[in-house]
Amino acid sequence: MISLTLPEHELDLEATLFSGQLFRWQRQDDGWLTGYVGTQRLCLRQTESTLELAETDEATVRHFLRLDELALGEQARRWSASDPLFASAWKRQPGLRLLRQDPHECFFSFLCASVAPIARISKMLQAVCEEASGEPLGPFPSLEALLTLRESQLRARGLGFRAERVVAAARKLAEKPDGWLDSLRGKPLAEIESELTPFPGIGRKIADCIALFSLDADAAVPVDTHIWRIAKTHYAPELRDASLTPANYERAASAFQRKFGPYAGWAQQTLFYQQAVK
DNA sequence: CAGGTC
DNA sequence: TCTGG
Repeated sequence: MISLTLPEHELDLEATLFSGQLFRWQRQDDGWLTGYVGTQRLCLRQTESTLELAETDEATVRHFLRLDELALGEQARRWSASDPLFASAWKRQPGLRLLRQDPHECFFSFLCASVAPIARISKMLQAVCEEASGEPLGPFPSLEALLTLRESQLRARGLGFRAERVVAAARKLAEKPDGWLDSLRGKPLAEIESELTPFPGIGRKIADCIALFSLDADAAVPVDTHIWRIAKTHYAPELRDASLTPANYERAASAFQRKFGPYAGWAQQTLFYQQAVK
């Protein structure tokens, strides 16, 4: 087993893994948290400022948790000084990081996430895994395995209108060259959005989720119903009586980006958590 | 009524 | 629009 010591408030593992960024991590009875990044299984546990790793190499964990890329505690201090709303959200829940997910799993996860609460998204993804690979809690199924799924099968497992989108998006993804999704990592956000939104079921909000949670687009602000309400109340009061049109989506996201800068997506996650998860 | 999309 | 928590 490996132990890492982290600066205070740099990571709250439990909150991070269950903040609605990803949906398939499991709490074990002995306090360990387990999940997959691609085909690799991770086994993590945090006690105060110590992060323990089992069955897992340190480099993989640092990459997944993005530990060497942003000193979150310092950044949060600056955001707190300039914004009371962030300050109170961070005080209630410090250490909420963004993760670097596998883009493939992230793509299908958020395709299933439209107008569904987190608990239901988890159930739907477990059903997708079971149908595609026979393992509800195993590594996320490959594209080849997902291509065997039928809409009727997924509807029977409770995906509702998302069933058709999952099947169609998998077919479209199969037309792209190998590694295409991974190749979007690090590209400009606008380019990622224009590559992803042509897929059935992926509008700008879901494209921004995939970009932020798996493709290193740290400035992305997925404007869902919660973030929209926060934007109207705190950062873009001129939108108070407006509805969430594409133009207003842009205005809301821009308001966050003006306030929080190139890591606006990280700030967004702490504010989202307070509003939607806790 | 829920982290939208077409 | 689907549907379950």
